[in-house]
Amino acid sequence: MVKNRNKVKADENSEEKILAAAKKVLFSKGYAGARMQDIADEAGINKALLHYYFRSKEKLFEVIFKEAIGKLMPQISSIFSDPGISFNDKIRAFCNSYISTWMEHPYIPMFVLHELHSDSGKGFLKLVEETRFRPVKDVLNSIEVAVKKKEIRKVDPHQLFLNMISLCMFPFMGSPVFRKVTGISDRQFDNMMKARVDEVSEFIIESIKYRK
Amino acid sequence: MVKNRNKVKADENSEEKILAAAKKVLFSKGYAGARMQDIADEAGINKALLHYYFRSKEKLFEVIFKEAIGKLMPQISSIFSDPGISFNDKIRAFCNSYISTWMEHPYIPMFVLHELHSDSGKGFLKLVEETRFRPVKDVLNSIEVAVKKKEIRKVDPHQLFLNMISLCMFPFMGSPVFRKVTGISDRQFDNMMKARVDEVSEFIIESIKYRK
DNA sequence: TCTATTTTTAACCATTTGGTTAAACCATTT
DNA sequence: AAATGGTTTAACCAAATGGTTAAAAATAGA
Repeated sequence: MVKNRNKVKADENSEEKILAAAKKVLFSKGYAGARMQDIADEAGINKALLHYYFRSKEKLFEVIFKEAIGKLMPQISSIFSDPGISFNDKIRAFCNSYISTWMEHPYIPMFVLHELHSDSGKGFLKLVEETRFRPVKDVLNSIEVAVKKKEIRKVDPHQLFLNMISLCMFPFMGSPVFRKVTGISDRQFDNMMKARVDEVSEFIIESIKYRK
Repeated sequence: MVKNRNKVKADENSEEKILAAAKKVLFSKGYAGARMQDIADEAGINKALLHYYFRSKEKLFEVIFKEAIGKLMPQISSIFSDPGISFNDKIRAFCNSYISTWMEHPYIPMFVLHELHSDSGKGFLKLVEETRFRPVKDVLNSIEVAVKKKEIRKVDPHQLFLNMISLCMFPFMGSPVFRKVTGISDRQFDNMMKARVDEVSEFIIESIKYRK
């Protein structure tokens, strides 16, 4: 009678169930804090099955980590290298794409950045290299061009790039503290993030406007 | 002959040695990733001595975590509630104080925020409550006043506050990735952070200027 | 110097944790 | 229905880990 009592969709196969469960546990606890047993429980299967599908904790982690890293850079390289789009619109596209991604996957920023931060010798940082990061060069280049064409005021491309990422990404890493110190509810925070797409775009655009 | 071969100052007493070692290990690995043996090794003492001075891992963690939390809010509440200081100067004071703090303790943002993020049931979030967070109210209030007095353009206080924190704090959490994707050296990054104090201040001030 | 107290250590202990194994289960083919 | 091959499980195992204990070493007090 009670058939679908597991925490994951019943029609998923075991591998999918494991991946979904592993994401949930790893995203919230991190590699060191995650327990294989917790993942098995979450997936509603036996622990040995984890090792049947993914040899080890590290291997399982790697699969999920690689996918998460893939979301680090927004899929908008084409936009930034397109000379037909105004710089302001590029900023808007960036913020929109980036913040939307984190609204869908709010745990990924903390997960990825924490693992890379505490990566002592484990060499996960090299996985970052493997990921294509041409987009970064495109963005930096695009900023430089915009400055030269006096489309925006003079700024250090690296600093502006860091500002863009900070404004879009940080809120999802600091949300527990921010919610606590401001006392806002989950709903309010969610609304803030929705508003933030435009808010941040305009905040940046307003700041880098070229004024004669 | 070889007397001072430990990684910590020799003239420190054991308790201080342990605290210094625990900070180093905990800050870089996080609670779940830290090993009591690693802390003991780092301090150059026996593992049992850890438990002699601090009953348990959790207790030791709590001491260090509380101190770290204390640095979360800059010690500038007086500045923000002082009506004699221009809003722009308040921004400058905030960025200066905040970024300087993280340059001295670059591991704290990731450490504190990660623990609070993955705080499921452990109740470390309640330690945030115990810390005085009146400063937050002062900042939010100060923003509201500045908007009303048309000292700055109309902004959502919460969003601006979040922008300020994001711009100052994020770089120290994302530094490994940022360094990797941009290819800049440790020295360059350090210089960037030094420049960032003014860079971020002006970035914000420029964005929220009241323009008739 | 002898005693009492505090500090430090080596050796253990119990539990947790990632991982393995051999058997059971199940679906498909013959 | 029997054989086959992939899937799942219960029971184990060895190493790691947080924590304890009893004794040794150092320190202070008389």
